[in-house]
Amino acid sequence: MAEKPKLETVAKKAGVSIATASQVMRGTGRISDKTRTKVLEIARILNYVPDGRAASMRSGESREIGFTIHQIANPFNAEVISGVSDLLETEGYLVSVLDSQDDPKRQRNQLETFIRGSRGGLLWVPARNTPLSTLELLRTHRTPTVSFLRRGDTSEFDHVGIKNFEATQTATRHLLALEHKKIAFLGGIADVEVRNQRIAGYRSALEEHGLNHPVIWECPDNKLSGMKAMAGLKEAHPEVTSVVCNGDMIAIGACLALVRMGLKPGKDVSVIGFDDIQDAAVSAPPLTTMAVSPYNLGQQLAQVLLERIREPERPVSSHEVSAKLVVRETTGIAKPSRGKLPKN
Amino acid sequence: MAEKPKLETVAKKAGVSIATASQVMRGTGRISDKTRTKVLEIARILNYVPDGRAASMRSGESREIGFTIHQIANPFNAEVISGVSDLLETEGYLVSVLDSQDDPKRQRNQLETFIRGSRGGLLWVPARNTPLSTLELLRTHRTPTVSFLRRGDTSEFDHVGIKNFEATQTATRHLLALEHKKIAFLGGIADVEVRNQRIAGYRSALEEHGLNHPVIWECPDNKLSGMKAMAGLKEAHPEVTSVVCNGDMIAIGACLALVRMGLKPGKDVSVIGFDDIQDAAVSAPPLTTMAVSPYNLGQQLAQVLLERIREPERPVSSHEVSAKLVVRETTGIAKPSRGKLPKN
DNA sequence: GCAATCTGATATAACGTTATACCTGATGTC
DNA sequence: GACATCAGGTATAACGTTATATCAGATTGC
Repeated sequence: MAEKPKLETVAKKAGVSIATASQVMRGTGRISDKTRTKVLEIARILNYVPDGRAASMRSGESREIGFTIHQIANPFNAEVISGVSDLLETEGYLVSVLDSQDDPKRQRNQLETFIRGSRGGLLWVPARNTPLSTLELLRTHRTPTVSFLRRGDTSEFDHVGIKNFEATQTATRHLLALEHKKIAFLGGIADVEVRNQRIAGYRSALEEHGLNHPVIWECPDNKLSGMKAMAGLKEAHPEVTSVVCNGDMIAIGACLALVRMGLKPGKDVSVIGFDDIQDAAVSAPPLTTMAVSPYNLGQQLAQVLLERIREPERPVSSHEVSAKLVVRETTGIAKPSRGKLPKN
Repeated sequence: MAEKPKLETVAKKAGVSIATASQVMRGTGRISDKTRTKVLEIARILNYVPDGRAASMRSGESREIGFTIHQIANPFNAEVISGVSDLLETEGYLVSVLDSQDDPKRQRNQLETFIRGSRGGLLWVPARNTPLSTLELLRTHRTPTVSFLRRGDTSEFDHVGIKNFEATQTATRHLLALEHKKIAFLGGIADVEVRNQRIAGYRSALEEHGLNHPVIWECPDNKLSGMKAMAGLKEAHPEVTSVVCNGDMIAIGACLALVRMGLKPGKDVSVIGFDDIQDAAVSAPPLTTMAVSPYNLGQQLAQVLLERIREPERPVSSHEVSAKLVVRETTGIAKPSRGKLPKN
């Protein structure tokens, strides 16, 4: 029935000026208790909600945060999003999440929308092959921005990420300690910096043991792709006895594929994941993985953004968290090298 | 370096009035090719992005859509979100997704933020126990709104949902046809209308066969909970030979639990899921389920919202899609009723 | 008793767009 | 050549807030 109420409606009904009503709503200025309660009462009855566009335009502030990420439908990212949202919501902010599907065009579009709406802060996982013009865009509009996981070819933003090199080095060393000689790296797509760092860590551990023939296999980050990739990898490289994966989804998929081939993960072939998503522990068999605690990572990301918002001129900061090896049941001592060939 | 550019900056640099620059940006009015290209060129160089707050305030339009959902980190919902976003993005809209975690307070907060920002449209899965005041809020602000999955105790909004009663009826009949007599319903939390409808369908099929002792077991919608719940259910009701689940995640968890108990899904105990998420087909064993194609459902949801936006006065519509039984390997003929008891 | 102070409230100019109405000079019509 | 038409462009008032300055009375100080 009623038209959408504005401050003027409230003020008129309460018999005060718009200015007074505004002060009451924001809790500023000197207002008598009597008028205050009166105005609040009216506002409540009318379901008054201030127009954030007008407020933000005038005050230059916004409590909406934008977050573009490459894939929402991914348990690791989903947990990160929870961490980010929970922390920022308790601070009175609200996070809207967009899925760029790792497409730089789409991401550009989303960032422009955020800028158009003048969000109070931006979080992003730079899409693969993000062009310089997108960085330029962000630079021009100087919204507090923190990059996550990937730096996107620049160091001008605050950053929260993972010590990728160290992590895959640790993972690979774990397999080497179990006497594996033929270790493959499975997962990720070319040109993503995270993957390159991880491959470098993997290579470096191999080289420590004089192994100079890395086997590297691409694969998108989901279970089904992991299954297919593992099947392909095992066919092309039957000698491989263990696999360092670029993510738990891939690792879980890989284990499923091994089972289908009649091979036992952790006995015939060792598999190590990355992330430690919730499913990792309840997978069959439970997955050995490099744990990074996505929820906490999200909280840290949110924290860095808050600090940037509160102190815009502080020097750029960068935080890289370590992954921790969690040994479960998919890694085990290597079989003698004349191990079985895959059979269908 | 440069300040955030506004239309005035662009206009000044191009030597035209603000009005002209605005027309060019929006492609309206009569503008010569010469000035048009000139203005566009300047805008590009300056990285000009119009301020959506100002634009939307003046024009009364917004191409941002808000979507509150009870759980982002859920494959079914994630696929729905993809469907929604893909369709709306091709129509020039942008969808920001918020996770209410099924908490009505949180959802209220999120809806208020959407209203504050005057989104062009709203999608929501009413949180469990959503109070009337929230409906009132939505009503007052008359943003085009479509409810999804749950109606939230009202029929004043357009709605897209699932034929829940029919689906679980079909699922239960499938198990009955396989000669199961002890069929349990597993999953969901009390007070959610979707679950009640599904339980009703399940009951109705049982009653067709004169079975009047339903076994109903609560459980949140994730794999780990599904595991635990299945274990508890089997302990409390060892006679149960088959389970209709309230979601695939639960069903997959239930299968894992069965395997751990030494029981074979589809042979010792039949399990039927709901949703047909991508994992259902690659689970071990592949899951029999009631398929609803979340991606398409999302697209349909988006479509209904678009129609409402374009024609605000059209009568309220309601769409309920059917779920389709997909038989894979977790359902099979019932074992003779003196089947094994669970053993640890 | 008059200035100084304080309390509670208000008028008003922004914020950056867009829609409307209007203007100017050139071209066309008969 | 007088008038209508049109192309191309501009001035200006909104949109709903908030920040700043200001105001009218009441109270205080001495």
